Amino acid sequence: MTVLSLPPLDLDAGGAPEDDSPLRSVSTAVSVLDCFADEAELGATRVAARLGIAKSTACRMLAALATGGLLERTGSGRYRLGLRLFEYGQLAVDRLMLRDVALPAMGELRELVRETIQLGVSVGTDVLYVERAEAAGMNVRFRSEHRRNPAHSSSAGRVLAAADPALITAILERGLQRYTPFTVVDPLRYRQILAITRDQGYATSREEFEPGWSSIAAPITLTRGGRPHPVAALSVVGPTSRVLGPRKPAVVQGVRRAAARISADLERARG
Amino acid sequence: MTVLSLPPLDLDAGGAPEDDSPLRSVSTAVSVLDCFADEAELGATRVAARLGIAKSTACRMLAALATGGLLERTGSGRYRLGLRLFEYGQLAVDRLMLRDVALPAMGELRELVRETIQLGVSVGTDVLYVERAEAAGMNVRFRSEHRRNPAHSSSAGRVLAAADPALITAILERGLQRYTPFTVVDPLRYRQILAITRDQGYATSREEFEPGWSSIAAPITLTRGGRPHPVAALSVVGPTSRVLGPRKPAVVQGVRRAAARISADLERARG
DNA sequence: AATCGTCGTTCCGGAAGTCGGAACGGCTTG
DNA sequence: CAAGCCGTTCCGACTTCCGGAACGACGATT
Repeated sequence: MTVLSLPPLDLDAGGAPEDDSPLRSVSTAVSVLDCFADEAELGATRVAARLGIAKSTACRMLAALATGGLLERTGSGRYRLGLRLFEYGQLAVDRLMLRDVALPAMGELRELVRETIQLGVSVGTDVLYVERAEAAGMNVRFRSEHRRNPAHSSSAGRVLAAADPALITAILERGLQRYTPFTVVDPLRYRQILAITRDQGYATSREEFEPGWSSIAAPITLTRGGRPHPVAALSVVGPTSRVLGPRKPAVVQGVRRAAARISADLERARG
Repeated sequence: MTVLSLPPLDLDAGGAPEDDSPLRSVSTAVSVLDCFADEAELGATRVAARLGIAKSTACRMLAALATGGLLERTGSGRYRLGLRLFEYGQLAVDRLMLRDVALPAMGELRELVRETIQLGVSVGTDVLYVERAEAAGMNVRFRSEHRRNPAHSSSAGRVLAAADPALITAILERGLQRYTPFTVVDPLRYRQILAITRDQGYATSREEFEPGWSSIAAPITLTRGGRPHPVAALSVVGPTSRVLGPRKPAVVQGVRRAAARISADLERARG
């Protein structure tokens, strides 16, 4: 239920459209798209107000994006995200050749531990979950607000960051925001946790993002340049007592084996 | 395996960038994105060649789209679709409030008929499948090349077009392309089939898109302005003998009931 | 039922962004 | 070692785009 400020915007107290590259109109067009991350339907006036641009400009942007299929018109002159974005998004994930390979192992792991299994990749300083196998009984599709996590507070983010110094510095530069009383916000302690993660080959998160919920993650690696490099994270998430209690060793073993199997399959698929 | 020319491009023998709206740079940026529908990785040179623009322009476009997160850089200076598109795409589908509502009924229908169940929506003159419940045993995620169908050759496209005169004319204007010897390509026959669809409340397609595979679809409707209006299609697809053979009445009944249940749930969810 | 307010759209001139060609540096290839 | 290819950058001329104001339409309010 917590709403995060996820897009990496360097907003300066008002929402002015930032320009850090040429192609100003393209940049603003992307900013227009970003507006639809928060609200489902928007008109020219609200977009113009949010971006601090002229209403006519916003109108043109919306029309251009709509003719391109990235937006769609909703009867009453407003706009919403277009289904072409769904196609592009599916293509983007398909081409990772990750989801298809991971799905069988995720299903088996779910049967083994009877908890929800997540497949996450690194996007900026966040973890984006591209697939999820819900624990039996929770038949709801995972919601938009739970599709992305800040990397520092999740076990998946830790296995992804552990082997990526650049990502660690980016995470620390962004700051370790506190979400629960258990969130690790001390940089030294965070680095220490990452070192432990490197050593033991898996990571945990004890109610650091959402009270009552904990997770264990293992890295999915791909050998690049002789060394295994993590490209994704497989995580088991559930109530703390169920994943970090007596069953923890079994869960750890299950995640690590599943991640190792996916890594091997991925290596073969991309061979 | 058949590759279709699906994007609604009015290409004029060469691939020149079409401009039908202001915001030329935004239009070309969208065209740049379109290039990635075919190829997974592209560089500035190939994009420039495909769109008939200067290499420098293509480079700027790629850079701008990458800073916006719509594209990502792949080590070697090339680009690929960015995962932000996945987020936007998921949002676009989530906001239809369709997938979550339909998923339980789709699972039950799959258990009932033991075939693959598809949930499709209308996009231009195509049907885009936003969810699929694979028949047991076929545990593969549905592939990109099967995520979109021309509307005239699929049962889902027929239940969507049956109540939409504008869509019918659009489909006919585009032309009824033949994919198999069974594809209906005669406009009069096509209109007749749509009339039958309207009457009986479901549609069939007998190997009209892929040899050996047939489907039965029923409309998911939403009451707008007093009249039920189809917003999606639920279809069962499988080998012809299994869906159009002796089991056809059972399949028809199953699809119609499931679609009706989804329609009711949808009505309640959007109320 | 009429009026006011709001919203999306269009038009126009000034001005800024953008396009295309050529040159540069890095990389792979022969 | 050299040559070709590719992505990137620079620059001038030009085309396009931005912003303000007006228009038409829809909806709500009184």
